[in-house]
Amino acid sequence: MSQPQIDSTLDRHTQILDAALVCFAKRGFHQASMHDISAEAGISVGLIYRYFENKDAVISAMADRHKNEIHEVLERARQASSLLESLEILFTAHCCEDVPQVVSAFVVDLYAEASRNPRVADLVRDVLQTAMDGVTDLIARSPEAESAAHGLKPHELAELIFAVSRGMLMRDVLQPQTMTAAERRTRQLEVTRRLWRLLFSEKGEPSYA
Amino acid sequence: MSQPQIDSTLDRHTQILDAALVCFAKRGFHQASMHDISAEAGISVGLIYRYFENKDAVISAMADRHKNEIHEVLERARQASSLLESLEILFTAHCCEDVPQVVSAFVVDLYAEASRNPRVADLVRDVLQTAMDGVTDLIARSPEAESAAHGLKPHELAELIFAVSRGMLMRDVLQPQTMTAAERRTRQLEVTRRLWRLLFSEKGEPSYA
DNA sequence: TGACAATGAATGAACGTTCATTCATTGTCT
DNA sequence: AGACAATGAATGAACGTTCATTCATTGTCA
Repeated sequence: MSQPQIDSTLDRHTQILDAALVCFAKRGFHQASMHDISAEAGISVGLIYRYFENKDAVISAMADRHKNEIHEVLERARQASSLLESLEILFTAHCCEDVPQVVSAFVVDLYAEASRNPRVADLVRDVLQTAMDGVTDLIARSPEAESAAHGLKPHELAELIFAVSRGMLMRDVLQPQTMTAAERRTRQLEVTRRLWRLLFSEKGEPSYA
Repeated sequence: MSQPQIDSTLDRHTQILDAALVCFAKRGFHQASMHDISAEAGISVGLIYRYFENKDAVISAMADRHKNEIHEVLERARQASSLLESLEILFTAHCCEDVPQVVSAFVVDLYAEASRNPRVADLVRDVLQTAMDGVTDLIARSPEAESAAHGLKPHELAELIFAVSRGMLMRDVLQPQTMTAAERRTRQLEVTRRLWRLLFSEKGEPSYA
C-alpha cells in the first residue's frame, strides 16, 4: 500500500544484486553472463536493463554495496568491548553463514578488477582508507595498545592488521568448497588470536584475559 | 646450430608467455584475447596454437611458470644471510624493475581464478605450501627467532608472514600506475621491517642490527 | 458496480559484436 | 623439392544489449 513502487524497485535491485553476487563469486565478473544473473534471479535478461544501465553498472553497484557492508562491519567492530573482539569481527566478517555479507572470491575479484578499472580502484581505495582510519582510531583509544605494540604507531599497526586480513581472505579462496563457513571461521579466529598476541600482548605473558 | 628446433620452440614458449603476462596483467585472464597476446608477442594468432593447445593451456603454463619463479625467489631467500634479508626478498619479489618476475595484478588474478578453477587452485595451494614450508624451516633454523616470537611456533609465524605478504600484494594493485617499481619497493620494505620488528625484536629494543 | 482504457513491469527472440579456434595458404629454410 | 614455421581470413558459439510484444494491475468513466 505504502510506496508499492519504490519498495518493489528496491527489492528488484537487491534481488538482482544478490543473484549477481552468487554468479560473480561462482564465475567471476567477466565470465558471469547477464543470462546467468537473470537465471539466478529468476527473471528475464531484459528486466535487468530496466534497473541497471549495463553490466558495468551492475558491477559498480555491487562494489557500492560492498562499501556499505564494510562500513557496517566497521561499525560493529567499533562497538565491541575490547580490541581483540573488534579484530575478530573484522577478520571473520567474510565467513558469515547467514547473509553472505562479504564473499572472499568476490572481494579477490574486486581487487583484480581494481587493478585495471580506475573507477573500481578509487572506490576500493576509499573503502580501505575509511576502514583503516577507523581501526587506527580504535587502536589509539585502546588501553591494550599503549603498553605493547613495539613502538609502532597506531596507523602502522592498522596497516599490518589489514594486510593480514586481506592475506587471509586470499588464503580463504584456496580452501576447498567442502569447508563449511564455521570451519573457515575457526581458522580465521586462530590466526586473528595469534596476530593479536603478537601485536598487543606483553612478551611471555599468556594472552588469555 | 645445436638443437635449433628445441631452442626455438623454448623461445617461442617464453615469448608467448611473456606477452601473455603483459596482457593478463593489463586486462585479466578472460578479458585478454588471443589476438591481444599475439599482437603483444608480434606473431600471428594461429602460431600460438602451435605451441599451446588452447587458452586454458596458456593460463596453466603461466601458473606453472609462476610456480618456478616462486621457487627461485624462495631459493634466493634461503641463501640470504639473515632472516630479515630473507623476508625482504620475499616481500619485494613482485616489484622488480627488470624482469617482472611476479606482477601483482597477475597474482591477484591467479587467486581469483583459483577460486573457481580447481586445477589452478591445486597448483597455487601447492606453491604456497612449498613456500611456507621453506620459510617455516628458515625460521626454525634462525637464531633470531628463538628468543622472540612470543611463543608462536615457526609454522604459525610463517603463516602470518605469508598472510602479510599476500595482503601487501593486494594493496599493491590499488597503487596508481604512476608509482614506479622503486617506490613500490620502498613501501613494501617499510612494512616488511615493521613486521620483522614485531615478530622478532625484543620488546623496546631498537631493531636495527 | 461493471466495462473499458491506460500503464508499465516483464518477457525473450533477435542483433551486432567479440572471441577462441581452425586451416588453407604462404614463406623459409636445407 | 620437401619439410616445417608462420600467417591471418574464416567460422561459429557466446556474449551484451535492444525492443516489439504481452498482460496483470490500476484508473476512469457510466
